[in-house]
Amino acid sequence: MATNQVRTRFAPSPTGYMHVGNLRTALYAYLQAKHNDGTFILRIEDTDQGRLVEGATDIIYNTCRQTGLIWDEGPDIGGPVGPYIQSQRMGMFKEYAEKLVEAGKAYYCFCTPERLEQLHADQKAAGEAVGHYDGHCRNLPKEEVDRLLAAGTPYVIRQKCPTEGVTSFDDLVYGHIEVNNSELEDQILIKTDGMPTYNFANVVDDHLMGITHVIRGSEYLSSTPKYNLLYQAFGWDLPVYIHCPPVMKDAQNKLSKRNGDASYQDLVAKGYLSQAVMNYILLLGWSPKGEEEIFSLEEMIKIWDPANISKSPAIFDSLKLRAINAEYIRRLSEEEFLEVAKPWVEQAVHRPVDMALLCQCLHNRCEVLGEIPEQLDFIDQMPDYDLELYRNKKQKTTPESALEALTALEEVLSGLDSWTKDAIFEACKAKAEALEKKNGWLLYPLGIALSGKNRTPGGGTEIAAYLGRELTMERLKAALEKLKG
RNA sequence: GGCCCGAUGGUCAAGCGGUCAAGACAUCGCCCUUUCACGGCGGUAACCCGGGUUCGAUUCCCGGUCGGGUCACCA
Repeated sequence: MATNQVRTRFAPSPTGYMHVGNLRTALYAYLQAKHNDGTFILRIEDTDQGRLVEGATDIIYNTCRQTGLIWDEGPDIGGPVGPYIQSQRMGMFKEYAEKLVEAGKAYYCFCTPERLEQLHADQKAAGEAVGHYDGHCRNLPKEEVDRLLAAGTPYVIRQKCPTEGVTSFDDLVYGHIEVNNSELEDQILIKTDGMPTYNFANVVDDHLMGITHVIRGSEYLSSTPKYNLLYQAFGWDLPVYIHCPPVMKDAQNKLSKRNGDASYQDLVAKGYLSQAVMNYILLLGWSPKGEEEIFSLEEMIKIWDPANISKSPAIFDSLKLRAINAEYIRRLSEEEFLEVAKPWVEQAVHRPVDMALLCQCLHNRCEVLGEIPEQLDFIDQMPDYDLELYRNKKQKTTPESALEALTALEEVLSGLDSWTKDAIFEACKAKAEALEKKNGWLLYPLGIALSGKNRTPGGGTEIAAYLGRELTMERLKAALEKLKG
């Protein structure tokens, strides 16, 4: 593999849904690679068999594909540093840990779980900080270690961390961070079963895969010193760290996987456009230089700069997502909108209507595709409505004036040759002029008569046009009956 | 609790010693208009608190408060 090339990875655990926080991390990792003409790698970290969820890996694949985060190396397509599924890499980690033992940077620990438990209990009783291993096996004589090993005593391998001094690292987002080594624990590298812990596997894999920029959530900030100590113990080059602030549900809680709209697939199922979701996620904790905030993936790659990642947690705002989604919908061409909207329209409408015209009317009135059926509920079935709906101050209409207007309209429309939006409107307009009334006086009641609602996609003449002549006249007559009481 | 990180309108955020403190979303008003939208124009609304440093702090330093993260043979 070429040196000096930027290599980033997205390394999710297949433990369920992909929520927007994960997706954002993937996006940032992708952008960091692509902005630098680098390589984006997908690695599946499936070593926790207990938490594996059936189908979760496919969700990861599908989500990345749908959102355009195409990986250059990964489980399905391979690459020079595979395998890319962590469970298939298990064999090698122990050797690496043993190298560290030889170098004096790690050691065998024969402490039993019982002793550890007792240790913690004692620490607690003494009012000490609970949790840190006491280094019991840290300086065991070599003969003793050999004897225990030969006897087949169960053991783990622990990292030998310095107990004094300071370990520091630099993060692209958070800057220079220092931690007292006394805070560090001799963490376990290899478990009793011979398998690596996540932290250890992660460091070794990242190095072996040539990862140059580690992009992950800020929850890893406090374990990063231990990662660095590991890199140093091996004599490996440190990656650049880019830690991202968490995505919050509200001021107190992180976004929870289980809560509906947090997951990518749920958002799409609700009628959010993939690109809109990505665009919103981009802006959640990152800001562009200028005022523009709508970007295609290609544009994101161009303008990406990790220095603009914010340090503070960001609350997921579904209202803003809506607004961005609406913006994307509006930017669709008529044809494109028809294509994405049609399935949603067909959910609600089972009558023959002018689909093209209906979608035209819908286009600017739809922020999320999922709300289309609700907007069109009047088409199949005329709802019950209150005659007071005909009263509108601004249009100067009342149930009484509506009777007058609809009577006139019935006459106009029944004599109309061409049933098109323009023809209908022109005819109505002419009638309004003849009656010396404003268009609204005549047409506002038409919309009510045809839909039973005062908020509809399109005005009276447009509804008439897409409903068709027959249904329009039928509803007009029904409305007249209703008005006459 | 120890350690780490953070704090600008309701939300996302720009800012990086001197600004009338950007912008977007939301909200309110007006215009356009066959409803509702779209679009256009305008308004309301913010630097967590206390000390320093400085001629001058939103910006730098210290303390506090609040919030988040982390302290596993989980990942």
